[in-house]
Amino acid sequence: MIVKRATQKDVARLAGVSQASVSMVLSGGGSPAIPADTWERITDAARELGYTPNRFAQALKTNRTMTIACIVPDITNPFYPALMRGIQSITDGLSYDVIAVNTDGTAERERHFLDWSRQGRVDGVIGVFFTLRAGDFRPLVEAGVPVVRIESSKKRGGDLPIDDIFVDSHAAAYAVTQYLVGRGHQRITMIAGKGGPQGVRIEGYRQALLEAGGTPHVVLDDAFSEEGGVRAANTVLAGDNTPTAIFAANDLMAIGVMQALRERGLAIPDDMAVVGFDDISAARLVTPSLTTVAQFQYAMGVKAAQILMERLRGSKPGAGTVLEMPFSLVERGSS
Amino acid sequence: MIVKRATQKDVARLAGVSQASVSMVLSGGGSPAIPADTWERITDAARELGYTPNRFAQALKTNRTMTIACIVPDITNPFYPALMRGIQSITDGLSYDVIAVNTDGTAERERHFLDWSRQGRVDGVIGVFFTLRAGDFRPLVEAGVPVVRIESSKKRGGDLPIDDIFVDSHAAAYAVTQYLVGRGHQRITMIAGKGGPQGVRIEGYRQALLEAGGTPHVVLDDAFSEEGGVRAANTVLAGDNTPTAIFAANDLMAIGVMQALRERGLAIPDDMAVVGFDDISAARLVTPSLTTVAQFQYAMGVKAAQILMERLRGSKPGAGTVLEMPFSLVERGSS
DNA sequence: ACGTATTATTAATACGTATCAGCGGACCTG
DNA sequence: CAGGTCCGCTGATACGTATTAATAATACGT
Repeated sequence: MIVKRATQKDVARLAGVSQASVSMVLSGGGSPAIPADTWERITDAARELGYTPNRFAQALKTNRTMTIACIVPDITNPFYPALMRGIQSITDGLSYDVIAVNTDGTAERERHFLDWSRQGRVDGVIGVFFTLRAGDFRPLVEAGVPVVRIESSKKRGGDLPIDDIFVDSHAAAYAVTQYLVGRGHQRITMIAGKGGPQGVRIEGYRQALLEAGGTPHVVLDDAFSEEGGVRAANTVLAGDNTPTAIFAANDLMAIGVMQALRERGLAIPDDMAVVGFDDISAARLVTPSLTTVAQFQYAMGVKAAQILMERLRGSKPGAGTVLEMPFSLVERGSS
Repeated sequence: MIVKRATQKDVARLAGVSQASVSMVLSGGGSPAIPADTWERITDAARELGYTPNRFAQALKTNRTMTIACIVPDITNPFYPALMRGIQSITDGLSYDVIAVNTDGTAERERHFLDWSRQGRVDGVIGVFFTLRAGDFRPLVEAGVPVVRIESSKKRGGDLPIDDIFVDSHAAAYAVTQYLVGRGHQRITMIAGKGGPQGVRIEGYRQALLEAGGTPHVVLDDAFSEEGGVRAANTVLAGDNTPTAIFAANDLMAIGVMQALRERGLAIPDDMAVVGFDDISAARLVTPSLTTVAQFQYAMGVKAAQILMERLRGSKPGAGTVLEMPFSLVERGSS
């Protein structure tokens, strides 16, 4: 019942040539120029048998898997699917496959997939890592697997050929804070979750507020989710000297804040301005719509894939590069 | 600089045995029971060299790739990442990799990835297909690649061993319509995009409304996106005899509808009730929160992966099965 | 002590491809 | 026409693994 697939040997037999010739023609090396007629005979035979190359035999022989890994914390977070599509828009045309993998942002799973990537299953890695540092990638890079990281702040490009693409979260948070100050807010509280890019964002906020003569005040919650936002907002409101604006380190928390405010009957933005970070699709959909910082995930995916492909092609030698991507403050109804 | 990975031959040399013995021990076939001491000698050597099997050599030899494909219309649609995580929760533990692929719901790309799956790159397929019919999968199944489909209505299980998991969209749409009727709505318009499960949902709506003595009215838009929802809503509002409730075939369109209503100054749900379908995360976050139909994507992913694994293990022979999954009407502020 | 059954191990092979060295012949060149 | 060059193609080999058939070593029973 199960039909065996045609191999180069089958094609060779049908075309009356050797397997080696078939390989030459169908895998394009073509060093010894093959004359048109035999070339045609072979492609005809291949078509007739429905031949498709066995990727695993190819991989075994060439050490190229034609597969890359996309390692992200959580594909359920709307930031990452857009990144993936950007990556795939490049890889699709080059017949690379993309394996998707979730780390949940934990050190353990990040390490696990780091090792996993080293098992020779993928030719390259594009990833977002919360806990790993550049040095951790050394074994992987030394095994010949190029890595492109998506970062939230500028890392110093080390000697390793690891390419970074980053959005300057510090500058973005700085800009948000300045924007709020510019709209007359003096007391601005920041709320954030733990891990990931949150720390850098807090720093940007802190610096801007200090420069403006304000007093930074940060409330942390374990989870950078909607529920975390609700909890943090309640903490803020329970204190004395409540702020006039809340800057959340991501949109989910910001939306949680908005819910908490609404429950207490506070008007947004009149009683309290709210700003988020990420511009997830829900940010535009909530009421009032949420002022936030957009990053261009799709474009980042495209860029990351392009750089990785250059590395794989070998056309980009040398140490790692650092590419900054823009952010954009999206002003909406909540501020 | 690039370090070559250790092979079984290297391990064999270090342990003072043959490569065949190494294979026996490390790949567990173990038919000829290996005595404890040599077993240990081999595993020690493997550990010392950091040996990991070459998946491609294994795949070439065994015809098992330890990879499955997850083929969905658009990973950017929040429905699918949750499905994927469900799948991965099963595959992770069994060391299967998941390749993610987007078809955009077009016939061309669905066919493309159907062929692609037949190239021997994956052991199995879990997918959501808008245009392919059961018969289209015959070549794939005959090539020995099991398929689990996520469907939106009960398909007759054919002779092919294709397993279906479905949520009864017809019944769900029927339930939504009945619910709206029960809340006193007489004039209910449905809006929908084209393709996918939309047709079945329209049918459920139509049947329920007819039974309740109403007159079905459906507005279609090309895109089942937010923008499509805005356009469709404007069409609805431009007509005479405007409804008191709008039932959108998915949440994105429903949210578009809400935006259009808000722009015209109509109150939700007082002037117009809105109900969606899918329960994407934004449904809870919009204002008012959106009444919708939840499907249990994660659970569906888990189930799909479990069934596929049974097929791969060979422990589930015979014709395809059909598994119904529940839906749940989530009543929120918009109705 | 001798033939046999059992155990421990291995040599050999195949999976499907890419690639290199090589070979016969046609084609020049002088 | 001899010697050389190039073209068109092929045989052989290796990639790293799984597996089968075979062998060497040991145990067993009488």
